[in-house]
Amino acid sequence: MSGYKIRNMEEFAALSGLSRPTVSKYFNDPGSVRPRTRKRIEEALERYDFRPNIFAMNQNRSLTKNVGIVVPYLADPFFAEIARIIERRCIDAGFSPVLYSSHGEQKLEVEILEGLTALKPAGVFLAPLGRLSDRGAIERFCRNVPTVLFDSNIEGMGEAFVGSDNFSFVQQTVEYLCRTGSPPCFFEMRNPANPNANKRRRAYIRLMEEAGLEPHVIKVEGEGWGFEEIGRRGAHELFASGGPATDTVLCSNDRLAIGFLAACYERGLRVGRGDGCALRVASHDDHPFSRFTCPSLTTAAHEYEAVAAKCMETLFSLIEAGGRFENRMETLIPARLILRASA
Amino acid sequence: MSGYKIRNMEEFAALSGLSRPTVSKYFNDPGSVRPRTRKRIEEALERYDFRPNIFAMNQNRSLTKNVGIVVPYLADPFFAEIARIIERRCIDAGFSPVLYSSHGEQKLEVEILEGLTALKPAGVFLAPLGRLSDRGAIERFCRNVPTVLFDSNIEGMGEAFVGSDNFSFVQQTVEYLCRTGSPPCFFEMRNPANPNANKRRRAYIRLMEEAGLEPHVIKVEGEGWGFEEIGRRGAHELFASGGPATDTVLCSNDRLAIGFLAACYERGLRVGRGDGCALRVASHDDHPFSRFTCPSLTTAAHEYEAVAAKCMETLFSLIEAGGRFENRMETLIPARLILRASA
DNA sequence: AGATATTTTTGACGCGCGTAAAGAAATTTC
DNA sequence: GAAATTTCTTTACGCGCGTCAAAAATATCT
Repeated sequence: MSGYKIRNMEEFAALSGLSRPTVSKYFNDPGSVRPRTRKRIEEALERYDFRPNIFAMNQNRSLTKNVGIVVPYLADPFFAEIARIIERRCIDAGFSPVLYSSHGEQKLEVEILEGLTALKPAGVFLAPLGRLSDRGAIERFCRNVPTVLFDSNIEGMGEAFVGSDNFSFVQQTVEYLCRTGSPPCFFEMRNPANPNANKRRRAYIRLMEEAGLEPHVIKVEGEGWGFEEIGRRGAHELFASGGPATDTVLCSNDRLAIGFLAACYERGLRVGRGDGCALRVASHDDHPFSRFTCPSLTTAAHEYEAVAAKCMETLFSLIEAGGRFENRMETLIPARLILRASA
Repeated sequence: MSGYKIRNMEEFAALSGLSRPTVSKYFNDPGSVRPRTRKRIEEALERYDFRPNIFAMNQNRSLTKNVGIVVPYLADPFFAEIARIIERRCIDAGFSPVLYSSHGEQKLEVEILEGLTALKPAGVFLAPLGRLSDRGAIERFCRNVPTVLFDSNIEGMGEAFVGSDNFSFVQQTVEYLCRTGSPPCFFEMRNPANPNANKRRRAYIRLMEEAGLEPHVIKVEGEGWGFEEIGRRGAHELFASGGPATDTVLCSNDRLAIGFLAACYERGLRVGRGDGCALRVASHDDHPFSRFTCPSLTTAAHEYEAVAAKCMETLFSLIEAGGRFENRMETLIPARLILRASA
């Protein structure tokens, strides 16, 4: 590679022995020029290492190759994981993904969406905060930018939603727990920000009632994103005031369960399904760390890859369709039960 | 806010009763126009909701307000956490942070740096892959973009490095462990990608020798970013072949320790410092989950906020200095020992 | 009030590229 | 080998804003 620095496409075109419009055409779609021309450009590219100016490119295009990925809280490994997979797939598909975290704050989510609009993205994957989201701001955003919601559904927002089928999650854990021992209580936060939590509680209650069993919902106090600590404290309070109604606890999500297990350990309560175990604990999400809890956590797993694949597929067809679907598309992906030691 | 959509700054300036250059001046520095003029612009801003076109703005500026944050693996909660704090501070300082994860791959790290160059960022925070990094590519990048390395130091690269003082980390854990029980073995990966691991091993050996004790380094096999699983498997192999030389194990980092603790639990080995405990385990990093392990993990903590603050401060002075320091600046921040139940 | 300093306006050019039209050149077709 | 087709070149304009110089307007000071 020559050390010479090229200033612009004009200069690069001259060095390739071609005209600028032809080179411009190549960069927009390498397949749109004659093979021999393409080869000449790519040879020059090897020699001179030129890249068209992104800002100038995007300025004159109504649509860019940018794709936004917005999650509510990136320090939550669940979102880090799903974002990682989606990001990877965007890159492989030739897009420029830009990753944002709302850090759990409404104001930041709104600002991110506003800033994202200015990037004229081809599309956006948005996992909204949920209860804390500014519905007006999200609606406004979705009108301007082709958006696929994921993880948390907000009725009517965006052209599509891809997420997990919460009913399937709870159905599998409840069915398994009832079949192999006493029916579970349900352990959750009192005011969950994430709408999935509500769906899971309702699924639990419905499934218990359908089985002729009495549902027990344990609600613990706590705000914010420190779920493990909320679960830990809640568990201690629960045990201090007599403990759960049965010896089986189903947590709304793995992060609460991680805290719950920590509290059990601190109290010397052995968790698991064998002899000498005081109680069973199961949960939902298959958090990346749930196989390293003590004991390892029985949980209903998200199909991370399947969710990511469906997200991509949905956004592509949305872009093809010009940014609008006739009917809002909802895809719910069922869970996969993972049996480990805790239940 | 009026529903009318403004096309460009020209139009917005006209609606504010001002000229475009004045408005342009305002957007570059709101304090550079007369207070009354500023008020007029901001009132118009309330009414019409105009934002200058990012692409056009950046095209004509030699330097943007973009700041890149590159971490080796965002699904690692340690990096998610440090990235979160840095990102937050960038936003508060009026910059536009863009977050990238190398996903543990050299090729991706190089591509990110190349793409980042095109964004003409005011500066970049780079936590390199370490051993897997393409040194040539990073060097080239650092020549073009004011870069502050963090977490992993690579000698001579970038204008500055901000990280944790590995010697201080190990010093504190070793001192504590030796003072309160038998001296520790050191548990680590055989081929760590991250240079901090090597510094920690050397610190351990040196500290043990200085104390007249024999160092024992246990090296476990494993590649990639699944540290917990590597630690878990390594621990099982260790116990299967006779166990550690002493009843105290110091892990190179918390993620290995999380796996180690999982293995101990699976083997029915009680960890902690009380009676009836088979061994003590300590570690380094204060991983966000280390307080929820069973037992909770005694560890040397990064001063996350201090590291982030120093990163910001360093980059600011680097930008002020025109992107070059006379001498490469290295800041090492000492650890804070956190005593929990595991040792 | 007049002189001086500061701020704003006017007008103009440039950034690097997208894109369109018309003609030239190369390629394919019969 | 000529006609039809495809591809490329030339020329030119536009995108939205940064930035500069000179002139005009406004504010500050004595």
